Amino acid sequence: MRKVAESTIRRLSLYLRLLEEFEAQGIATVSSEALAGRGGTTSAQVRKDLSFFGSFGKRGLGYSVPELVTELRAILGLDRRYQVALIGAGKIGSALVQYRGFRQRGFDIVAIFDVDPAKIGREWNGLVVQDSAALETALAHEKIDMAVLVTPGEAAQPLADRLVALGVKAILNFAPVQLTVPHDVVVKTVNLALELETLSYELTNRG
Amino acid sequence: MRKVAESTIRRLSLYLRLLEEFEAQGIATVSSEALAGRGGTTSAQVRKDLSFFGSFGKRGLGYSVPELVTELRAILGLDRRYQVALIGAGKIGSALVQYRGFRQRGFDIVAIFDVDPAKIGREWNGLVVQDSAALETALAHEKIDMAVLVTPGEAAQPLADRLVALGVKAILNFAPVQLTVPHDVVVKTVNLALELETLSYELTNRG
DNA sequence: CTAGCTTTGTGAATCATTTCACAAAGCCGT
DNA sequence: ACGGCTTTGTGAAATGATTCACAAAGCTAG
Ligand SMILES: NC(=O)c1ccc[n+]([C@@H]2O[C@H](COP(=O)([O-])OP(=O)(O)OC[C@H]3O[C@@H](n4cnc5c(N)ncnc54)[C@H](O)[C@@H]3O)[C@@H](O)[C@H]2O)c1
Ligand SMILES: NC(=O)c1ccc[n+]([C@@H]2O[C@H](COP(=O)([O-])OP(=O)(O)OC[C@H]3O[C@@H](n4cnc5c(N)ncnc54)[C@H](O)[C@@H]3O)[C@@H](O)[C@H]2O)c1
Repeated sequence: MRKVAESTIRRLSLYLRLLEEFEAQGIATVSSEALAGRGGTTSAQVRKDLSFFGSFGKRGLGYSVPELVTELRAILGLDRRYQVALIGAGKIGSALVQYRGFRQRGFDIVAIFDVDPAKIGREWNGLVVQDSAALETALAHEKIDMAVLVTPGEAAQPLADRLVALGVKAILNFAPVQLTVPHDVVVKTVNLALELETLSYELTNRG
Repeated sequence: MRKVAESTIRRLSLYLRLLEEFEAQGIATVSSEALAGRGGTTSAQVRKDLSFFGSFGKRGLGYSVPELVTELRAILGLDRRYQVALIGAGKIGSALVQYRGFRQRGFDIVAIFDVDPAKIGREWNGLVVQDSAALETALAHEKIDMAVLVTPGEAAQPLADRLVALGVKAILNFAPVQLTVPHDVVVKTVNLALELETLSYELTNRG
């Protein structure tokens, strides 16, 4: 099951959200057409995306909503929970810690770190902010699946190196830097300034 | 100059950030190889990306850092400032308003709106939070280039419709919904849960 | 049980993006 | 001023993603 495009995975994630809405509304089956309409693609795209992983529909009828939800959760690895460490108790970190959406979808923030003495020891959402100097000892006996990096740019790469050394295999990075990691570690960078800049480009070149 | 891939634009934005770092370090010229190395691509990709917009380098030498910075700013539409309205004075909104990076790159938040009476009238970073019911009157005489939507999902589409009616042509959306807008309006959605889910997929299918 | 209708699953075709590879240009040292 | 070295700019080739189009499958009504 190698080599599925990232764009496909992102759409599967989108379909899952739509399916969960349908499920909440008690809708039992859905066609690729209906999924596509709400998701901003075409029905052929939906079917092709799913076909990489199996055939989940019934011809003439469509897809069973609860069944497809289960399948997509399994494909995306969302049929388990993840232990997440947050590094950087700043403004963005604060918003993330308080956001319930993550826990709802299986991501539990279980540790928070910062260097700022004014922040270390404070309680955030039931967790004590720990000294990031003690990252290694604090995470020695806690299994961390993912780390979220929300520190200033210059701190991000050194922290990424330490997280990798600790065995963390997935990092979500908000610092506006390109992280270098071994190829068995996966990094996703969310670069908000870059998003604004693509808007800016579109505004000046279309519009 | 139609039809440049979005992936190209995103890389240009990345190159610009790297070039600004080089500029701060007093580096005068840079090769496509050097830009690629730090930006996670190949030198051929860098040259191809730039070639869509002109030829900015000197063969045998590379690119003048300050010159290319100027060119990229012009291409991306960053040689001007943008007036941005923030809709939703919540947790993410708070982080965005306090973030200096946006102002530094030419994006000025000039108005903030919310529905919550507890938030309306409060001062945020020198701006008074306004009632979003009065969006139309408040923005009647203020030219808004972009809106940032940081409300709950269910409020996002109605607000997008009102912003579009007000002539806003670019929206950065943080709500986990797919917005529908006329095709002369450009929307970028930042879906953090989706980023975590692509990490989750990679973890379960590689690693 | 059959005819008609609907919708899937998927090769083949199209369209888009990236990589290759090399001639053309410019610099530097002699 | 020339030869050697470096690096750009860009068609052509390769790779990757999306769209097309249709046979196969299943459901429903009669
Ligand atoms: N706030 C925003 O809206 C926004 C938008 C786009 C990008 N970003 C990026 O996100 C990152 C965080 O932004 P923020 O606004 O939350 O910044 P912030 O300054 O509020 O928070 C950063 C936190 O990281 C901590 N820190 C610094 N070095 C550390 C280390 N070595 N180990 C652990 N913690 C450390 C600081 O003490 C601080 O608490 C930055 O890279 C910023 O560029 C933020
Ligand atoms: N906080 C996070 O880390 C995070 C992460 C991912 C996604 N999001 C998404 O970002 C959005 C905002 O998240 P948040 O954590 O800041 O939520 P929040 O609840 O803290 O803030 C939302 C704000 O929007 C306001 N609001 C509601 N309806 C409005 C309307 N019609 N007009 C104007 N304002 C209105 C609310 O009063 C509130 O102040 C949500 O859609 C959320 O799903 C947040």
